[in-house]
Amino acid sequence: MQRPGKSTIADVAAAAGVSKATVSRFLNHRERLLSPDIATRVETAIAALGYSPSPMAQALSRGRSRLIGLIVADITNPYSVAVLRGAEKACQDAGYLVMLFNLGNDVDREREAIDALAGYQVDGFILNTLGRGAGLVDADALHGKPAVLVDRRHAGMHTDFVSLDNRSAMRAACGHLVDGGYRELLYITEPSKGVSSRRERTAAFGACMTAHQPKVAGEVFESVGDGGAALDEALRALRKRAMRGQRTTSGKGAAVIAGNAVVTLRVAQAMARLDLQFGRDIGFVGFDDPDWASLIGPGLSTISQPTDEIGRAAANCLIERLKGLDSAPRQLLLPGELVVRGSSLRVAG
Amino acid sequence: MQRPGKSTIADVAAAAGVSKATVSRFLNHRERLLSPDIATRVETAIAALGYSPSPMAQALSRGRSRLIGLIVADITNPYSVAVLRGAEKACQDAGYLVMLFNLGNDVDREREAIDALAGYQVDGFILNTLGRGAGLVDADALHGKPAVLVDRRHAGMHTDFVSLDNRSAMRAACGHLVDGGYRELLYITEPSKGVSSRRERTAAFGACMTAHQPKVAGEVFESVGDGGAALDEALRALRKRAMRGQRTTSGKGAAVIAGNAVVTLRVAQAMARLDLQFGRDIGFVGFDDPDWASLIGPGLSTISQPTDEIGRAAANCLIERLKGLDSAPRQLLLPGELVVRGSSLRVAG
DNA sequence: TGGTCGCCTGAAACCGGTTTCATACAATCC
DNA sequence: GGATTGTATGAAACCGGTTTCAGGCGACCA
Repeated sequence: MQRPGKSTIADVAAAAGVSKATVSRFLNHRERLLSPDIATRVETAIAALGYSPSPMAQALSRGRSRLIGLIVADITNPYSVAVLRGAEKACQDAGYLVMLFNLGNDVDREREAIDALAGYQVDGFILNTLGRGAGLVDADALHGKPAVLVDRRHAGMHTDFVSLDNRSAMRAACGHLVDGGYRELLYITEPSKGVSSRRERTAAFGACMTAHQPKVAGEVFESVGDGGAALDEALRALRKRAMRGQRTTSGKGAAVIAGNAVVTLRVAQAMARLDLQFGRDIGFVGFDDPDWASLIGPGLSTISQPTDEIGRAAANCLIERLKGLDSAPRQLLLPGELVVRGSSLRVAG
Repeated sequence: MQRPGKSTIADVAAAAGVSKATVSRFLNHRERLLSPDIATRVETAIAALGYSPSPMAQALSRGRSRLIGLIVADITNPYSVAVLRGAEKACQDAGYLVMLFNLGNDVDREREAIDALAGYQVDGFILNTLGRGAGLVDADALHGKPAVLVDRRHAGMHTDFVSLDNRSAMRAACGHLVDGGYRELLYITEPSKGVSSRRERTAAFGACMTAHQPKVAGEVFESVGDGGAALDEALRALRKRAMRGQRTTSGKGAAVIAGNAVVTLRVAQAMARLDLQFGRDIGFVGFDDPDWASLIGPGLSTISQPTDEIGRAAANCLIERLKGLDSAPRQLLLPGELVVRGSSLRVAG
């Protein structure tokens, strides 16, 4: 038994005393079109040589590769990894292999990434990218191959799109906090410039605040990477607003909603710096449910995203397209789950 | 200007009025062997058509692909991701693309992964796998391609190997705790069966304990996924041992060393269940430095691994081999860094 | 000025498959 | 029994490149 990949279709053909075409037919159309005698001979030869066809050569001649290109804005983002994992699983189940390209948050490499993957004849793309900057991808940069967008839409690309249902999730978060008696809410997000999911969450937050007016007041803070000084200030201001005219520790009840896990981390650091405690001093709900959320203070309440399903759904969308589905672009908005922990249970008030 | 990948070398040849061979020569040997006149014509044609060669076709005819296969035991492990990131960066710098295969902790898929990647003509492998189970990889499963092992050695594979210097790191952890007055140490690890890095750390812990005898007592606990009951019991027993014949809260000073970030998480959960506090009740140092380490209790002391450099070093090792380096297998042990936080600063004693 | 030598270029084979086209042979029809 | 249909197979072209091989042409030498 040789190592796989060593022997070629020509070897098999020679061993079986047939032509390459016959071997190819045996592999592709399996039983049809072959006399039993020949089929057995080919089968035997294949087994004897431990032959398996070269995906590269197949890709070259067929024009498709059973390869799916997955482009990720930042592989260090646990969200991306979780989605990647789901997508990969679905791809493998369907017999596809995933080629990963990580942009490392470098906006300008988006086009480069697509070209590189297209060069390897990937059959389609799963994109979780920034969607802005010099490398902005327009529909026809994709070399005519189908694509699915995850979490972030691109202006001017009408392809399938899979993401968390941001509106409902934000409503759940706000509703939970308001029900808990919190009246001064602060939504903290990374700069939403150009990132659709951030814009949507911010907009949804605004809508919720409008709905709860005038009982509840809301504010938005775009966190910046300045070491946290601005964030500290924002939190202090939040408390001050909440205390106005109140006597209890938490006043009208101040609470923060964090736009993703990175923000959650920054907020937790700021809280530690300011010597404030979650739940007691400031209520908290964060998007994303990292595994350490239960360990911070009294436990952080979160909106858990169905990342695995998002990835799986994205992959399946794409695979359906590869099978020829030609409907209008679809949108899959998957529901998040509110995980209640100590940080949003109001102690005083 | 066409979309890249659309036009072929034949198109360029026709446009420039030369043969395919000439175009190929222009691309590969660049300036040499070509008359200036022809070179300009080819260059112009390439620019005009927006031509770029198909990596697939190149891989097929050359036998090498500028593709590196990266196999990871479990992509949800942040350590793997961090290494992956470093490796990917180095590969991209050297003009290689990374094809990722995630085993999802399924031991038996290791062989499958290698065959799949080999089918796409990857030039070499970076392996961070389990190294056991049915898919156990022996040297010649690699189809003669070079490989680098990361973090985990495989018995019977003598290839380059890159990892944390586990012995020194463990010495640093133990030394730090002993200096801090801790006398009862418990090393908690995931089952070390078959995973070399875990075995090495356990062995190093044993050696440290021997070195500090009889002043310090050490114990090893292999954490199991039973929901934490056994772990809770182990921590209780640790405290009891430390209290024996002492009056202070922490007795002789009990401390835990966690073998990796997963264990750190489990220990933190157990501490919360038992209502114990890091630093005050039990000292703590953990391998791996997740970004939430500073947020748990008084901050968790850790051994930070140079994951980025490990990945980069692994990739560079491999790339050197691809360039023809043919020395004996090398070992790169990179130093960890002890990050001291509140969990290992003894309050009482 | 004729014979080497060397440089540049094109034709063709090759990488490992798929697919079209043509053919040989058996079976069916008139 | 000869023409027609159908089926099973092989030869060859093709996918998009690289590389070998051979030849054309100018320069150098005698």
